[in-house]
Amino acid sequence: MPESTPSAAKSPRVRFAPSPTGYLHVGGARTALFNWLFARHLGGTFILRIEDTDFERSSEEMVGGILEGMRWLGLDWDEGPFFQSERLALYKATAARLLESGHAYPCFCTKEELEQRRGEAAEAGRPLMYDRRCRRIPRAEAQARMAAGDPAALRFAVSESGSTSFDDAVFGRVEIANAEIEDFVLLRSDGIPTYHLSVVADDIDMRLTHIIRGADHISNTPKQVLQYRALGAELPVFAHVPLILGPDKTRLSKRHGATSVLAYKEMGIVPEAFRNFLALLGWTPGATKDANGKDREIFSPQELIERFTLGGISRSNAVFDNDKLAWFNAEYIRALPVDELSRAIQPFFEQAGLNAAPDRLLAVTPLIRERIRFLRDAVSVADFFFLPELAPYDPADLIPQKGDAALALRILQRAREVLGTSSFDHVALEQKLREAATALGVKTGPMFQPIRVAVCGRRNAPPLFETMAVLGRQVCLARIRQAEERLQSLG
RNA sequence: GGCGCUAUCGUCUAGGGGUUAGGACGUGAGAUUCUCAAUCUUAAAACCCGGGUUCGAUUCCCGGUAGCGCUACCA
Repeated sequence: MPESTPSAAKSPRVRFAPSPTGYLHVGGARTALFNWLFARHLGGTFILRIEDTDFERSSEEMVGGILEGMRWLGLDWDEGPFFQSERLALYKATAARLLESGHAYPCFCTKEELEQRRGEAAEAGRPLMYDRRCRRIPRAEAQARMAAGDPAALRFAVSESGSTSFDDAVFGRVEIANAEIEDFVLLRSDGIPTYHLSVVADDIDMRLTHIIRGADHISNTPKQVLQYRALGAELPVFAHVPLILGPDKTRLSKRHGATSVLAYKEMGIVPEAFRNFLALLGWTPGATKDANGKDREIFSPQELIERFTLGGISRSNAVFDNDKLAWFNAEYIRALPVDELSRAIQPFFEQAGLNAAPDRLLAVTPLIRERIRFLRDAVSVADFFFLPELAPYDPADLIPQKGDAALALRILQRAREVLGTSSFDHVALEQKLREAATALGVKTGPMFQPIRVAVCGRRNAPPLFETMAVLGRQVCLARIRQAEERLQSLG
């Protein structure tokens, strides 16, 4: 199949070519990941190329964001980043070759004229393709007009008969009648190349062997094939990747929520988890059963590289499932060594304005690691460890189910006595408090609940005894005393 | 509108001419438990429709439908 063409036998060269007209979004990130995985799998070269020929919409800021996103994801590139804005000479030379060989011609139609004609065509009949009128201008006349400084764009002269096809590594053979292909613009009248020209010129110049990109490019691939032929260049293998959709099955966009890769970083997604999730969105390693005969979902970066093939890419679009991403992330968080996880969540506390001393955070981490899906969640789960003063809570929460304020008060008083004397490790605390429960004739559930709320300021919290051990005697006693006061104020 | 592509549980997918159509996320129930989580068990949940080929189609072919993409002097 396509993967075994002559060029593929050489060390493959692939690229990710984002346009800096926006941030690095998840679709782009997945395309980048597939290219990277493919290159790493085969020991090939992964190139980063910034397609910034749309000067109006491109910005340096976006370039920075894209690079940051790539680095965060751990997608290191071997060559580049190259900027198309710095390679204009190549495109002009390529355009000149096409003009000379008769594969391209100047077009003097203005943008306004074209728009008007398109509008008329839409209203009246059918084809809103360029009518090729400038193609009929005699060569001498065209040259004269160009010499006179008449602004002209350069268009590719597409054959009016026959068809153009290519073998896509994921979609198979794609064929389209040439009559359906417009005489597309190669060079704008200001001399800046369009995407159609610059991709081909660069892909040839950079000796790319495989073009792995979004399926939204499948329709204009024939335009590129035509240019490869006209330029006498060998065709790379095309592999189009289906699109990522939002929950409403339309193309993923801002209105679906976070689409910027960096937004996921800020949420506290672990890069490896994100990669694992993205890799499985539109690609499968095939059936890979684990020891229990179930298909595996978790793959280390190395396993992903080992298993990646273009053949595993699916043909249908995929909906981005935030819940599944959260699950992947939780899995990776739980697999992280405590010290690493501790360091990973540290910045989120800082960002929240909490002073989380590293050693204390390290002690807290094992207590919360099974309770967070995103790193950022650590703050809301564990803030009470670092708050000098507990945030206000409803004193009614101190009262256990099927109990009253008097009971809660008794429990808290008894707990305070125990905590005053017990050694402060979680084993001892648990033992002493259980004994106290027995002495009071209260079950452990109702017994521990008031203490939990008093100490943590909330009903749901990490395991009580470990938590108290980390908090320390002083803090626990003070918070319990405070809780008693609140209960009394309740009346 | 034209052209192209696609179609298995709600979602991501495995599979493939004869299967109890498998797994994962999510959802429901239960177990465990100091709460919440985590964990374990378990349940519900799918082959878009119509023809054809065939002894037999979810699988192969054709058509329809739907969705998506392209239809710029954007990329």
